[in-house]
Amino acid sequence: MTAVLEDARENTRARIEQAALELFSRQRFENVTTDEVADAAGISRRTFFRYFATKADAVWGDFAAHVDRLAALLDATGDDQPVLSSICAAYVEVNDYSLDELPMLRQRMRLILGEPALQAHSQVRYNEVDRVVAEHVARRTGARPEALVPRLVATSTRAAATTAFEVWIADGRRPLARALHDAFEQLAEGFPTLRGPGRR
Amino acid sequence: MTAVLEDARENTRARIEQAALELFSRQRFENVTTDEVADAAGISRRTFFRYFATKADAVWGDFAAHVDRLAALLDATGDDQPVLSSICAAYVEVNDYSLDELPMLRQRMRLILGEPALQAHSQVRYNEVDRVVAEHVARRTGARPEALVPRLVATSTRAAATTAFEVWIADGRRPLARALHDAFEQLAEGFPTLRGPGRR
DNA sequence: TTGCTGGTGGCACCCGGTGTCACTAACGTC
DNA sequence: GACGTTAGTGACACCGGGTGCCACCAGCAA
Repeated sequence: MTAVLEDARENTRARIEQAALELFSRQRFENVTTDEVADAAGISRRTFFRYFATKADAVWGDFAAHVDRLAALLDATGDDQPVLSSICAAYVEVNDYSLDELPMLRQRMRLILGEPALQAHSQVRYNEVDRVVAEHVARRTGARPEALVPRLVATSTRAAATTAFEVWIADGRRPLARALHDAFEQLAEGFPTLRGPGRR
Repeated sequence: MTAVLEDARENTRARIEQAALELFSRQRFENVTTDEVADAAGISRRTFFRYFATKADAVWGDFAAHVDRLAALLDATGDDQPVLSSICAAYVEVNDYSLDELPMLRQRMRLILGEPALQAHSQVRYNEVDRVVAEHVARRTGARPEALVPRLVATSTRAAATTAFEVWIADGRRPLARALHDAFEQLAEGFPTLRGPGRR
């Protein structure tokens, strides 16, 4: 493909994403048709579905790249730190956006976590993340990736990450990295606060 | 409503569920239309959607009752046992099916955990469970249900439960209650197997 | 000019889901 | 036993997400 065309495609893709994010945020996901998004982006409905497989995908940006980065970070981690620390660090690093990108991330996550249709769609995406994490745990512990512990670590760390996101969205003052660390610490220590303030 | 009609409704509902479960298992969820399910159940498509709000709901049976039972079990739990033990016990109890009901449960869960469209739909259902569990944790710890720890406990215990279900589906020899206990123990102890076999 | 390539729009179609209306069977009332 | 009421049902039209197909049109090479 020509460089010119490639640029045009990237441009169009970005325009669609932007239009989708804005319309979905303003009028709720279900109340916006793909026709309206396409119109706002200056393309036809048919073309919308050439850039994004589903209406929901326009919200997720390039999530595959996200997962790839997570996998690379986990691969590069040393065997000296605890497994959960590696996973936490990878989650923090992969979500380390610059200050001017944060509003966009907030908007995205507010949609993904708040709109039921997008919440449903997210499960499919999370599976890719879980697979990557389970494989890392399997490598570190020598277990099979399909065994209980690798799967469990993958799903519960992901639960920790999404919960941290929810708290971050709702609160606003607490930095995302802080919420992630708090959640992972609870998980790694077996929920110390459940045992009451005094005891350990 | 008359007793006769009520019986007829229950009967029809059961017939739809059965037809749906069988068709979805045999030909995959996406390859079966609601028209086909309706035909197999001897009703019209329109009537199918009077019994179940979505195609996916036909797989879930009476899930609201399930959630209510879970809530009741959590309400009835004593303050003497650890919070995670209460939740584990409630999950075990609510999934304690008799031997002749097990094949149906297996079929249901195999669909829910295996079919992407149903996996997506499940997220919405799990939210109800998470709400109930988070409220219980909040009551036990004095925190707000929207705070990090109650939410995190809810999502990660649910992650433990679904992972246990996955292992149970895949393995077949390990009883479900056993898988649930194993998963919850890992969670409660902060994943002891991650720290290697020797150390604690 | 000719031919190829790849993005695009329009169209018809499938399927899940909903609103509406007319029909019918069961029930209570006089 | 005729009556209106009530609730389940089926048929139909419609909407919106998603897909297959084809015709069109740029950009490019020979």
